[in-house]
Amino acid sequence: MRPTDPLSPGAVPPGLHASVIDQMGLAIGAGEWAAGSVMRIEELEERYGVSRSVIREVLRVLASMGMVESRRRVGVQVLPATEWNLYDRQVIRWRLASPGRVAQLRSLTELRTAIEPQAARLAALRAPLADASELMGLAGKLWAAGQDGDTDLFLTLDIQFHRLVLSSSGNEMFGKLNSLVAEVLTGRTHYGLMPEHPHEEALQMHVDVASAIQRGNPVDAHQSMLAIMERAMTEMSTLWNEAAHK
Amino acid sequence: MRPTDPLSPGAVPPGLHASVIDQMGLAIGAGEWAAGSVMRIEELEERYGVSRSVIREVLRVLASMGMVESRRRVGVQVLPATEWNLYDRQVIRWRLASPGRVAQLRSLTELRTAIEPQAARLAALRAPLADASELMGLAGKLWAAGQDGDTDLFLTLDIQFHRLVLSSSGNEMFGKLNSLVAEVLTGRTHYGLMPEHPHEEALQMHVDVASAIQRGNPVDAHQSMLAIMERAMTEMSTLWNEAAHK
DNA sequence: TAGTGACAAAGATCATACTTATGCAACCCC
DNA sequence: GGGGTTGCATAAGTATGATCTTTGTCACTA
Repeated sequence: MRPTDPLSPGAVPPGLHASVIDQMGLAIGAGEWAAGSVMRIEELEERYGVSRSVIREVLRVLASMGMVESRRRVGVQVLPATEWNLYDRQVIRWRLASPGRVAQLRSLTELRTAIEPQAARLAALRAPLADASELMGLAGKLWAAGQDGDTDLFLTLDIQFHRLVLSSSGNEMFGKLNSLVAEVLTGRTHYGLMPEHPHEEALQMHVDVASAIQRGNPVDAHQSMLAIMERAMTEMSTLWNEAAHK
Repeated sequence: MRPTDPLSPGAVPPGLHASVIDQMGLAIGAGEWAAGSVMRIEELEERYGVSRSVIREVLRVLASMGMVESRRRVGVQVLPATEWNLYDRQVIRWRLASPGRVAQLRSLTELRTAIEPQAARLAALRAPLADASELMGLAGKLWAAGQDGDTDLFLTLDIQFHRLVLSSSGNEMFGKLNSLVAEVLTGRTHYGLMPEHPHEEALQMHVDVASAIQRGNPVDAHQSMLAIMERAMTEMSTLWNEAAHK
């Protein structure tokens, strides 16, 4: 067994950058650096124990996400959250890990409410037969996992289900939102904003979506997916209010 | 007059990076580097006449956009378009500048069809009075500019109008799409996919949206915005088919 | 008080040296 | 001869020092 890198304990997959990017993104996302505060490159080198090259490359990436901006003679300035690239997968994850999580989930779910029913509608018009069948299969397994109360499996299948609907829409922009949806579902589960046991109605709706897409019925597909979204929004609000009252 | 940098002729705003990023993004977006092809850092240094640090920082950013991936002992590999971060403003612009423009506009418009009517609906429920008034004002000016046939002004106002609707929705995810919409509208105008003279119905619909939002009528706001989107899609298809038949 | 010019701080860029992972091919054992 | 193993050359990764360029700041002048 080769000696694992002793410099990075709980390091992210590969590379020094990835690690530093993640740490900084997490810190900024959590508001540990208020918007407007400045850091100097030299500081950061020291704090993360890496060289200038690494820091600069990290900063470039964060800058391209709209999280920081560097100006000569001043330093690297943290930008307000309104500038951040909210559609970047990492930014989403960082924000879901932050205290502002709930508000974030709310707006993400609103976005899903706009997108996914449309995606389902288009899928009913355009999905290849193979996709439609797979969707039916997934809906079935999802039902089973829901009844069994197997949370992990349920999450995995749920992600797959929504991913397939999005990609079956035939629209690349919708398809690209699959990672966003996956983050949302994972976040909801991970942070306890999912009901303990999925309600039977919710399971049925997934079956309805799959079935409508297979039948090529855009109106039903749209309607059922919309119902799923509205239910998700309601569930989140409920659980969130309960938590707030405790 | 100080000597302007002779290395970058039509250089982008400030900085060497920005320039190189733009050139490379444009080239990759246009398919000049087929997916899977590899480049070596040393090559790129030479080709763009910049040092290694600059190239590396550029590559980091492109990698974070999912456009390239670098592997030791191999080089930097161009990733297939399915991996690209399609919600990044620069990626959108690069693709709109490429031959695949029309397909891109189609999927972007489909996305807008899903989002903007919802945004209008939410705006009718949540928009502050000031925003609603400004919207009415914009709709008025838009009408005037449309009647006058002042294309530039029309574009500017159109962008402002849609931006304001998105931001008035109170949803940050919708709000963040304003740059996407701006790129689409600019692209349509710039590449001749906009009718010469905006049709009166289209102008009226913008007024209808603003009016519905001001009245706080979500159903009408949704409906009118949807009509705008459907009309845009139709216009694009028509012009595009005409162009194809020539 | 406003305008102006010198100074210095900090990022931007360049150049170079050293480290590390890894594709490939030669090699060896069965 | 086939399949696994070892070595090596290569190209990216990381570190560091030097130099260039921009731009706040502040003192000085009118």
